[in-house]
Amino acid sequence: MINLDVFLRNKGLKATKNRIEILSILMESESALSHADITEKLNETYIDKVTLYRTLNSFSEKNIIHKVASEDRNWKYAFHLEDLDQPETDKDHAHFVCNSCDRIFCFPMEPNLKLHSTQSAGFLVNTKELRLHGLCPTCQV
Amino acid sequence: MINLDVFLRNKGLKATKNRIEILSILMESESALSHADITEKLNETYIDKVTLYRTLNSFSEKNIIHKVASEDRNWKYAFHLEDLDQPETDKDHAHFVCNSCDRIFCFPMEPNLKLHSTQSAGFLVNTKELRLHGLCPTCQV
DNA sequence: ACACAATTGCAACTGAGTTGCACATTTACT
DNA sequence: AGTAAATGTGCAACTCAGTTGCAATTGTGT
Repeated sequence: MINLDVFLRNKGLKATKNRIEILSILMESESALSHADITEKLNETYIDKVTLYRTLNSFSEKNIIHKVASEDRNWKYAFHLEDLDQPETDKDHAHFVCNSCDRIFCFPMEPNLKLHSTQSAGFLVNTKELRLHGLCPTCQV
Repeated sequence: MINLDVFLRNKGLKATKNRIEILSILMESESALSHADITEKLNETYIDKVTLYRTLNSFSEKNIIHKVASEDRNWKYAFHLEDLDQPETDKDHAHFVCNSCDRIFCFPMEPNLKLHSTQSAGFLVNTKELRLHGLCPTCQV
């Protein structure tokens, strides 16, 4: 188990009770979580909604979590264990986006994914994201 | 040149002046357009903002255009020429998302893209979208 | 030309996410 | 441990893309 207190301080963030709580929730989740999802999981702990937004943005800016644009116009936030190894790089990701419940699940990116270099001429590619749209296990009736 | 009047009626939509104007704008654009982008290009023609939203949603439901979730929380709408050939299928797409100006450019999807079947076990994949994040030609200083 | 269904415009609303500001907490330093 | 500066927190008010309800208008098949 990683020491979240030290972890946050190494990232240049103060290790507050709120942040440790929020980070724990993100680390335990299978899928990316929305602001509302996290609020729900915080049921007993009260954290102001603005604080939660600001915390998630801080985490995202420090590359602790990923902020993913979702099809329901809500941001989804996800912690990636494998990023602990290479925290400095913007790592490529694969996301499964459920058409029914809008949940987003993260997978490590296929490493040997080759790009069509012709069409992307002139474009400077930084990160590759493979988005799979369909039905998650729960939503397949 | 395709007859937009007939095209729209074949899709089960009434061929109104508004719709033809909006569709023309979408067909002429290199990149996916937001509601605001289209409003700007409509400068002389006044179309109510709600009508524009409803038109874009109709087009999207009839698979005439694609509605893409963007990182700036605005929907982007794109017409794909190649979809005219296979209008019934949900076709796979590649999108280049500019980190600076948030514009989205569409490319045909690499056909031989193979998936990591292990991780996606239990997930029913319908459409694949390859998202490339980086800097578009205009934003590279 | 007519009638009906689909489309349009307006006003008011929704809801995720943000901003400003005063107060509280962490942390680095002595 | 004690303290000051920096950082984080909570509240209220705000922003802005997108939606809803409804009455008036327009397109289309007959």
